[in-house]
Amino acid sequence: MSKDRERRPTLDTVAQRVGVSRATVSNAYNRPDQLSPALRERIIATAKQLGYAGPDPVARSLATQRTGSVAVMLCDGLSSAFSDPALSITLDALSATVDSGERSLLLLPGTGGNGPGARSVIRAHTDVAIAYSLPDDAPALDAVRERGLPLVVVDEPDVPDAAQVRVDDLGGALQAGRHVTSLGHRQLGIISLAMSADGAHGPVSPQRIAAARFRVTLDRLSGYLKALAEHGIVADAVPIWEAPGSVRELGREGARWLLGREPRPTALLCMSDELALGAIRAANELGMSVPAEVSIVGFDDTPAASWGDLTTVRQDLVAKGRQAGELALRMLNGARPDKPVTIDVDLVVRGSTAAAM
Amino acid sequence: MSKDRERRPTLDTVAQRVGVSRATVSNAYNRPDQLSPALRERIIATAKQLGYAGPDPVARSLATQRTGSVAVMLCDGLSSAFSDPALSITLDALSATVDSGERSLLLLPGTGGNGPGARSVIRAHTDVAIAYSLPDDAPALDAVRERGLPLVVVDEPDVPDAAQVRVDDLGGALQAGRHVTSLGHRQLGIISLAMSADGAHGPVSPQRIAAARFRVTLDRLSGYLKALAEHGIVADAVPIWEAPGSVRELGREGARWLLGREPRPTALLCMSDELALGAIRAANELGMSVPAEVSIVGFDDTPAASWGDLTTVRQDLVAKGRQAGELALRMLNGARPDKPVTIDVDLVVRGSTAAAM
DNA sequence: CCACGGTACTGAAGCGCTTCAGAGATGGCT
DNA sequence: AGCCATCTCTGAAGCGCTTCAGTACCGTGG
Repeated sequence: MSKDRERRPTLDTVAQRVGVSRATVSNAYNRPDQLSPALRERIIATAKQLGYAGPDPVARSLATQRTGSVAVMLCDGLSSAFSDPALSITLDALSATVDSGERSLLLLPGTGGNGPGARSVIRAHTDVAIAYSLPDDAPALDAVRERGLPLVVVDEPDVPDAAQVRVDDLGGALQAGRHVTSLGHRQLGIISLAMSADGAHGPVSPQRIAAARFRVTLDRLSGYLKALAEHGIVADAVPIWEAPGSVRELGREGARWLLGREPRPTALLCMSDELALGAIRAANELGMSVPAEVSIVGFDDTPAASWGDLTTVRQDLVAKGRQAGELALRMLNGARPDKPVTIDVDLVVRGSTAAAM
Repeated sequence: MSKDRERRPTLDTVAQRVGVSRATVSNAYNRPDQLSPALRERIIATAKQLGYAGPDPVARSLATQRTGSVAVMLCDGLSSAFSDPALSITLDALSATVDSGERSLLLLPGTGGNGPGARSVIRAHTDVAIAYSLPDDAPALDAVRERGLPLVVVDEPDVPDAAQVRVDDLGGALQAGRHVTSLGHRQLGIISLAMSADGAHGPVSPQRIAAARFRVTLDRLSGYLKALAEHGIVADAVPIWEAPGSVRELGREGARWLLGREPRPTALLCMSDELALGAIRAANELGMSVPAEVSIVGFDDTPAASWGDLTTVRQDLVAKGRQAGELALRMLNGARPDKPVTIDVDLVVRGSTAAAM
């Protein structure tokens, strides 16, 4: 009696009570077409009366061999993750896509820029994993492979056997670079995202670039430099500041350094909108007006960019999230990974850039 | 043969290969003290060689009756959720607290301000649910009860049998209100968060307040009005604009309306920092300088507030998330819900408020 | 030499569900 | 009347794991 009190009802409880087999009760929930509506109704009613909330999700998953959830592995903790609006938007689109089925998002935040630990991945109840911009030696990636989970990679790194969504970072950066050169700027500065996951910040040396582990950063950098090269500006002449995260404060810091140099740059290329907005603040604090004295370009086109009237490279974040979601669903149904999907970018010119004086 | 190829190895596979019982292999993973180190090593080695990644999480959960994850139910989709930095920070602290065990976060985003659907909750692999600021008739709450899951409520609503974390919203708003009245302001305007989950925005009528379903909103409102009442300002004389989300654009819209009224308010009390930052923008666009011509106060003290030099009410978001996490862990271990935990608030005076002219 | 307490390992009973081959019953069609 | 198709429902075999009572063995102290 006390045992019955403690224990939650199961399929069997309901089956016995109604006087049918357990299979029939299961069908009542999962295959309504397999039994008469009357019986089904009786079963549901009895279940309700017994306080049975439906088949236990875990047991059901064990039997069906699918959990109905999608794990998203992030590089960093949630806070730094979501302070980047680009991620919020992407993740939202991803969740909307994936949720429309019957699935939920399992969030596996990372630590120290290296992604989630292998342990969390090994233990995760999930059918498929999505890696969002992880460093290429993230332990989570090994764990995914070990478990034999289908994998979708967003942005980076390159993983064989994984579906990929990426953005035309090089093309976008190229457009940004050409935009400022076409405005006549010849003294440039670059505020870069992280080269490696070590949290370092400061001026970037060629060695550091050579050792870089984030494709996105490198592609954007190449794009910028390529545009500049078209006007004979050599890479060595372009000061680069590395910011270990897409956060305003870090952009501000970088801009302070760049704008304090001689010759002073007349345009700053920033690898994210948040960095760019920080840079604008720094410029203003130095008494420089944007865009009259210094032009600033961002990357991503987050809502804050339009709010801040920032010229930037728009990437379709919603499409990115949606694609990642769709790929995940497809992988989950056993599809083989196809060619990487590439999201287009285009330049959005706003009020933070103007012709060089 | 082809069957062996397809099928992933299980505990049995490893057990047979090593020539021990399944129980022993299980012990090798879960209770290393139950077998000799030598054997354990041999088992692990064989497992590795076989490509066995460790006990299947779902099966293990079925046997142990715990999933190792914590479901967080949000009011809205991820994008609007995370555009509110306050939530990001809270969630980060929550995840850090909860993750330190071996658990992960299952995110159940809502739709249309009503929280996640009952279906997602019923199907979620989770041991405990955390409701983050849901309307009191959210279907998810019923689902949680039906399943008999332990519940932690953050902010609202009041649910019997649930552990609660709340913020001293009334006290915080009171401080904000007293701050502006003590500066001599007598013409006030309020930009409110949602009263109901219907997405309505615009001036707020007394009837709408009477029908409101969000405690947080009401408490903050009461706090403001109480402070004003101390100086004889009656509620009817205070225009209120309702913004259905904590988003700058909505704050801007509200401020445009409030600042266009006669008599024009000399101070605006905003229920979130994002709203307040939008209000500052609106004031500037109307050619009014902040704080010289209009004082503006926020709520939350997000990083953007300090970036924007905004006077605001600080709530300890990290503590909030941590508390929620700890309560969840405690509930999970069978603890009975205790008295609600209340997070303190205090006023942070910055540059967006000044004495009335 | 025996009882005793460890240590190292095993057998079997679950955990709660899905699913598939089939058993009856029913009705339509020829 | 006979046959087949259809509709309902059931029995039983899993899904992969944990756990607990218990067996076998070994060294120890009396």
